[in-house]
Amino acid sequence: MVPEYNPSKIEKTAQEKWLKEGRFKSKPDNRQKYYCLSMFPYPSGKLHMGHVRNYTIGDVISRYKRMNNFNVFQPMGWDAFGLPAENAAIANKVSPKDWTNQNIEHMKKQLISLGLGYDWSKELRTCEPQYYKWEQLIFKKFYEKGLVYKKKSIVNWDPVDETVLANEQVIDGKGWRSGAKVELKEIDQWFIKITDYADELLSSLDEVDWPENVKTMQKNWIGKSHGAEIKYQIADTSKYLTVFSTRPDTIYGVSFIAISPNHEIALDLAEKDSQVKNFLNKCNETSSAEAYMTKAEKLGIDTGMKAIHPITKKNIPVWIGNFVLLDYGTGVVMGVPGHDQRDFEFASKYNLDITQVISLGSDDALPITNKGTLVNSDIYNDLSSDDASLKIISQLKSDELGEGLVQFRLRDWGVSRQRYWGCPIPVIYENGEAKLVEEKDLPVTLPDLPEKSAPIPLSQNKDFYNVSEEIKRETDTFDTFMDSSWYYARFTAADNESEIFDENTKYWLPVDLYIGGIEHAILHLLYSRFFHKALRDMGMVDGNEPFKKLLTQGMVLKDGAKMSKSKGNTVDPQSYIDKYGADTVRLYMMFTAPPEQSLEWSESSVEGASRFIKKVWNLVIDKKYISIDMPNKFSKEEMDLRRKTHSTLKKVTSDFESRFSFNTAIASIMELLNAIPEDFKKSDAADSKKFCLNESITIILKTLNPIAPHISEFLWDHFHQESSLDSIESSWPEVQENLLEVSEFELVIQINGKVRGKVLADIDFDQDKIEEIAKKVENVSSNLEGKDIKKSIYIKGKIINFVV
RNA sequence: GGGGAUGUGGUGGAACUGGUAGACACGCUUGGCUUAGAACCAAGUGCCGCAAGGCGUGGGGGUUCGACUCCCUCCAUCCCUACCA
Repeated sequence: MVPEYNPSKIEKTAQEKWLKEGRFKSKPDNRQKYYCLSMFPYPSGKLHMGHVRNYTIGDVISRYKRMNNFNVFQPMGWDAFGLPAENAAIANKVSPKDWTNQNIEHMKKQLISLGLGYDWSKELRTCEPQYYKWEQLIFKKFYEKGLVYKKKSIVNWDPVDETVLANEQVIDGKGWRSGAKVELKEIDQWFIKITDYADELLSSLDEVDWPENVKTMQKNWIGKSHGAEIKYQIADTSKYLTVFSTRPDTIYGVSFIAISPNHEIALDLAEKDSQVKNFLNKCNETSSAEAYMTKAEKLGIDTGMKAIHPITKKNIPVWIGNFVLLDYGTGVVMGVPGHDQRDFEFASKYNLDITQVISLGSDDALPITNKGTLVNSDIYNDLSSDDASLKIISQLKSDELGEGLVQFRLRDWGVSRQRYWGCPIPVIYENGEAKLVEEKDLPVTLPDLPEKSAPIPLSQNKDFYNVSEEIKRETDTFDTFMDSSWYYARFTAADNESEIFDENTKYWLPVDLYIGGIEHAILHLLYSRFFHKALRDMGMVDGNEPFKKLLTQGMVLKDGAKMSKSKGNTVDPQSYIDKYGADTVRLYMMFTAPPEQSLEWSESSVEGASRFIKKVWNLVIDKKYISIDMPNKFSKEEMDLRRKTHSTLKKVTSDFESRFSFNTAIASIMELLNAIPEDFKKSDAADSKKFCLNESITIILKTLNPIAPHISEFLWDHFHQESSLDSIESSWPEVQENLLEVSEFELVIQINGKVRGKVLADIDFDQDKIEEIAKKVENVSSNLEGKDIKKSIYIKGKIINFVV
């Protein structure tokens, strides 16, 4: 009687064994190191499909590397501060801390039940003082290095709840809980000068092995542009409006100046003019999210002020425009409706002049946003855009009305949050003057909440902020991106309580492979890269970049949309683990789509993965390995199987090694399994057949081990029970190249690019011989009859094409 | 609005370097096994057509002996857009 496949039993046994023997604990040794990191999760309650996919990819690669004799470090931790814990606290009257820790305990069990090989001795939680103590220290060092400052900045303000809202909490311009119209409000906040590193963040992208699309997104985000700062004098005053423009060549086409509603001048004007005031109020009824602002209808109001064009000296109107961002450039733009889409729409709406100053030579329908040749530009006519820009900048410079300038789109990083569940910013105010908390007084610990209390912001917690009559604490907490910007480095010394980093940090960094969702392609990765560079400059880590190679996995979709609670289209992985076992879920995840692509969840495909696992089980479970000497001769059938076995191994190895293409690797293992003839599996099969079968079983189990580690290790041990072979993960098998050579191939015969026939041909035949046998093929000869062959193209070992 | 992707059978996907489009799987159809079902096994399955044959990789155009692959253009969907993580 063949024992039935019982995944829950063999998986649990294997997982307990791995934990007990500490199989995934890593320490430096003389092998080549491989630090494989998957983005740590926010502990939202239970694992979702995106986590399962992400962590399976990381584990498959880690196990593969381990079989290839790498010293692998694969840690896991928790991005434990954040908004959802506060929401849960309000909804369920549990403290954010308890809620978070309970979630972590549950999710950790789930990770273990998926068979993920983490070094749990380095686990970390960002909400614990032993983690954020070091974050506060880093902030202090940033401050001492001049990378930290305070300035006013705009937030979403809910006037009913009297709280700051995240962009996510603003729905259609209204607060999600109160439903009140959200207002923009300026408050004092801490900023980190990431822009000091803008140039290096851009240039050192060349040093990393990252997907081109991610590099492009980062480049565009940083947005280095060459342009000019141009000063427009305000008529009848001695004041100037300074604009930044990337297109000084279009300066003769300026027909208005637009300033941000939050610009000083606009605010001053509102004091005197009620119409302007009303307009500004209207502009402030919006979300601060860029996507929201720029999609909103373009609105403007004429201030009545005039600005003097720096070259033509004509008066041009000054408007306030809701599309002008205060934080980008100078908060003032010059409107060139002929050559900018947005300005064109604005000018059309408010009947402002539209002048063409750039020509492409033909089809001059405005707006023309490309560069071209100047027209209507006085002495600059007929120059190219680039030449004209240089000359115009030099004229402005000699008139002291402007200069050439490099501008970045990247803005400094606002790290203040007015929330409870975050890392306290380690600052005290002594008689109003900000000072960083002394190192010996760190950490500044987040106070616990009273039993069953809703989150109380630190600004309402007198015991916390009131140190003495003169000394008050900062009550903002850090953006949670701070927490996740350096955890990759802390993992290497996570159990070291006396130092932030140690000699292990030097050994393990940089991360050799970082795996995570494509949605983090810009912000998280940019902040981490900045942190690494700043830490490097303080002598705390080595190297310029934290993540050598990056693998961005696609989203897990259901019905074409990202799985999310808010959309109500989530699928709980746990039920599938319970029903089919972790190996099946892992196999399904790897088989259904290549890692970079989005994965559309399909209920029924899981069945297929399960079926394959059972087939492997049924193949091996009733057999025991018997040592057989290699036979002198093999039959054709035996040779075919050996060739298939080794070509599969070659395919799987290259799929793992060069392109992380697990779906095709699995497909070829399935092919191999299907290719084993029935009579090879019989207990009374000839020794030569058993030899070939041994070889196939070995390759199937070994190549499957990174993907489905429980069943393959179980079957391996079971198969070798009576022999004394090494453990399954001791090595990755080697391809026997000599078995792959073939003397014959199937020649495809085309006429004018259409397939007309196929015939077996010798690989060594020359083109004449190939043509000769190709013309003899029935369907080919009939199709060639009465036609002139103009040309024939032969691609060796593949195809011949007759052009008639 | 800006930036980045994706688009191939009924479905997920394969075709890696311009060389047989649809590997591998799901689903479906037929048959076997079974009292019946599940499971399992075997065969078939891009579309139109009785067939010969023709058509076919989001739409349109181009380069090439040959295009899913390269170029131009249009369309649709998804992700990010600085306070979700």
